[in-house]
Amino acid sequence: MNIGAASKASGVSAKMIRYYEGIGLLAKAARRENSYRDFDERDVHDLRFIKRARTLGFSVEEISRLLGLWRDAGRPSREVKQITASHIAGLEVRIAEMQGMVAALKHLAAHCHGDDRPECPILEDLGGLESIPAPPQGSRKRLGSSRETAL
Amino acid sequence: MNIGAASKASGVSAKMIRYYEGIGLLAKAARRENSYRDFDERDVHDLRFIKRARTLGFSVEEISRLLGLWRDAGRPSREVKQITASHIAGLEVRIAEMQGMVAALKHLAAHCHGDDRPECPILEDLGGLESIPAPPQGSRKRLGSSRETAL
DNA sequence: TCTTGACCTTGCTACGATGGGAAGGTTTAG
DNA sequence: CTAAACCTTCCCATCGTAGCAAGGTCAAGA
Repeated sequence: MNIGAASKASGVSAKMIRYYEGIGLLAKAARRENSYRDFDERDVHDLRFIKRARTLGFSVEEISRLLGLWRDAGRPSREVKQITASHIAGLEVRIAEMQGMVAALKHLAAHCHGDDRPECPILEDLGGLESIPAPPQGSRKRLGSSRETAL
Repeated sequence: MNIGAASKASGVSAKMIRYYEGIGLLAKAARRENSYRDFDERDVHDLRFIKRARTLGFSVEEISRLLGLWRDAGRPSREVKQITASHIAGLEVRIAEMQGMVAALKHLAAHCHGDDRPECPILEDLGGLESIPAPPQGSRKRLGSSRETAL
């Protein structure tokens, strides 16, 4: 089985197959006299395993451990579950961070006209809020363009 | 103002200040006879702008456009809002992807004992489900360890 | 004054996972 | 016999961040 066939069979690009072999995630493939790599069903299985795990967001490092556990018929499921749990936790942290970003951005965008006018709370936020809360003379707290014209 | 002082004032590491200057996001800082960089308030402002925008997940490329708009007093807020909107959309896509991962992982983990026993639906999923739905002899559909012992 | 430590400078390296491309060998089909 | 479609290795780029090394500079204390 050529690398191209293995790629098609697993959904992993030939490029990545070589990469995974290079970093030791995948066993070194057999070679023919061509020096072409020769994959068997076992290799394809591992590639599919990797593919699926990547789809679920596991890092290569985590996949390496999971593959090791997979190959160990007697392993305790504890370790697998633990790896999965910390992976879930990491994902949830990142999700929360991004949700925080989205909330902040939506809040800012909700007050931005998005038309020809130059006032924009988004830029005011990015530009630093420290001078906004103390408007020198005007009465409006936000939406002022005094700082923009100052540049 | 030294790079160290500018770093403290903005929260951006000296390393990243040099990087931002190098890629043209930040204007080239003035130099003293030392060849030390010399930052003024305007530089610090830009650094804080960058810092805040990075915190909100904007890419350097987006920040470059936002900074340009910020400096243009008469810009229409439309463009800022549009950049923000597509950034939000990108974040939401990634959030949805990760939420999908979390859901799938939680589902798998919920059925994994996580103890000394080797059965583990997580590994079964990663190992490829195609052979599971057709169990050769047993009556249970999942949790079988026949495939593990086959390796 | 000399030394020491805290700065600053540039330049190179690495990360993680992926893709692109060059330059060259092989196989297969026409 | 030739052209296309493979394969091989090796190098480079991404993106944002951090580390280290080798060297220049400055400030403070003995």
